[in-house]
Amino acid sequence: MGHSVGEVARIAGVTVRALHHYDEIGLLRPSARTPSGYRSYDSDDLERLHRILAYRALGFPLDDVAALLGGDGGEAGEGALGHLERQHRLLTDRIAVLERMVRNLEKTMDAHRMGIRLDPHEMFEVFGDHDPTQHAEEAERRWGDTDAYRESARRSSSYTRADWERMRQETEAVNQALVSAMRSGLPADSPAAMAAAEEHRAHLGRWFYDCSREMHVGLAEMYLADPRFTRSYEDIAEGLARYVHDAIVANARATGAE
Amino acid sequence: MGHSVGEVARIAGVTVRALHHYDEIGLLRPSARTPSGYRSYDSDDLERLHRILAYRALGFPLDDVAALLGGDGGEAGEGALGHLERQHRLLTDRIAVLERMVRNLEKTMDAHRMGIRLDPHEMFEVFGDHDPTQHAEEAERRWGDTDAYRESARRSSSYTRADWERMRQETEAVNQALVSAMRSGLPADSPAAMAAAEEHRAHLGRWFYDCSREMHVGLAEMYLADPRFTRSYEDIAEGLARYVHDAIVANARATGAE
DNA sequence: CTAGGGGCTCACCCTGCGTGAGGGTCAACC
DNA sequence: GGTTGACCCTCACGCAGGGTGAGCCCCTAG
Repeated sequence: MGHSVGEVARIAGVTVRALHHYDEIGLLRPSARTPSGYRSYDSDDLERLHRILAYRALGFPLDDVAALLGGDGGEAGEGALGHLERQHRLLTDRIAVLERMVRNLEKTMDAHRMGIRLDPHEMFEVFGDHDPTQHAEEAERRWGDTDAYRESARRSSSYTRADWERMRQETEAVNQALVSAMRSGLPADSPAAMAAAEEHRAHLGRWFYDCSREMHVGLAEMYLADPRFTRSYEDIAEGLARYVHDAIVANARATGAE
Repeated sequence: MGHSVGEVARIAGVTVRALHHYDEIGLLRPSARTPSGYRSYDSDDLERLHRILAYRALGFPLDDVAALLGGDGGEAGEGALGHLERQHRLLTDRIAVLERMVRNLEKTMDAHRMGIRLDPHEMFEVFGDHDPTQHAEEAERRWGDTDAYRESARRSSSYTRADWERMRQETEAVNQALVSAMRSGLPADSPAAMAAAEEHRAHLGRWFYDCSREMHVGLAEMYLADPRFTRSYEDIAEGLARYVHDAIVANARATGAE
């Protein structure tokens, strides 16, 4: 009923060493050992391995794969279809990214054939900076396929470097307004702070996705809960993450109340 | 006229550390240093970096990128269009692979919804085993876009595991014929050896691409020249690579002569 | 003349395995 | 019952491609 490492390796097209490794890090522990210590994989293990390889092929680090699959193969997972659908989304997203790269390449080739030299900054538009992808997959992991995420991805995918630059500057301005409100000692529910929060919401609307007050509050909570968001605010000024959160909440409450 | 590391990093969307690394390994040495030792990148350097990132994004190891770009940015390269076209091919190939994965996933999902459980072996058909891609990119690097390569890629892309298995067995049979001819002490231009060589050619024709005698000889030379091919034959039996080569050549000569 | 925002060179850390070394296990054949 | 060969086991080091300091120089602005 159980397969040995070598068999599994042959079936799945991975090396024995990889299977040892997955066992070591707890990603895939064979459900049994023979009396002599040989690993013995049953068909549930094979299914889990299949998923592992699928996510791995999509470029996920093994830690994340472990998180996605849930602890030790038992129950914590989310059903086969869930995984299949997620993988499907990730794949089609990735195809879309590559297709954008192809189009960009074709544009570049045309330009080149016309003898037009590209300005060095333009060159880096899409190619190379594949961080967007990575970020997209991060986002996917956290936010699943919400409408907001999809809209944001769709919109931002067509931004050029110049757009990003303008966006960045606008972001900075928005943040500055919040910082100066905080530095001036104004409470988070002061009109100035709330105005800045509202400006923040509008900014999101302009660049990424239409952000209702409710969603805005959700986002604010994430600013406190997710260390990466928290850090990016705390790096600007200490206490800013909390302040932004409070200002957003106050603003949502005020506009909701009247 | 020159950009500093930090500037280049910002423009290209990579970290300063990565640029240091590329300098260290000789992949991208800035064309100059300031008197105080600062790296200074000119626009040729930026262009090279752009290509590096393009290939890196396609998953090439940095060593290979270096080989593709030729020594130290000078002259050895192959012109901008060449790179653009190669990247274009690689991208579209990769898209094709991903699309196959998507189709496979959809099939799996359908099967699952119908309540059909997949046999564990079937599961691993495409997903996970992304070696084919890797091999394809290897092949691409060596053989460029010959017709034979494209045909082979096109055909083999539709093979299932069962096909691969049958193919493998056939390969083994062909090899066995060659080995036993060699072991029996028959010279490489004996009828038996030549027949085995001809069988080898037919085998390629059945599974991969139509292989003329001329191409067959070219392939034979590669069996001696490329250590990976050589090894795979030498692993079967010592001297086999040479023997196969000679048999193929003899066979080509004989059929060509009469 | 001093603070800060770079830049420089070590140098160690991390992931995802590859690749032995040194040694048990198991089925088969003698 | 002994040997052989294919597998299996557990260390344990190595490698790519950087991340992340540490400790120190440089350079411009106030």
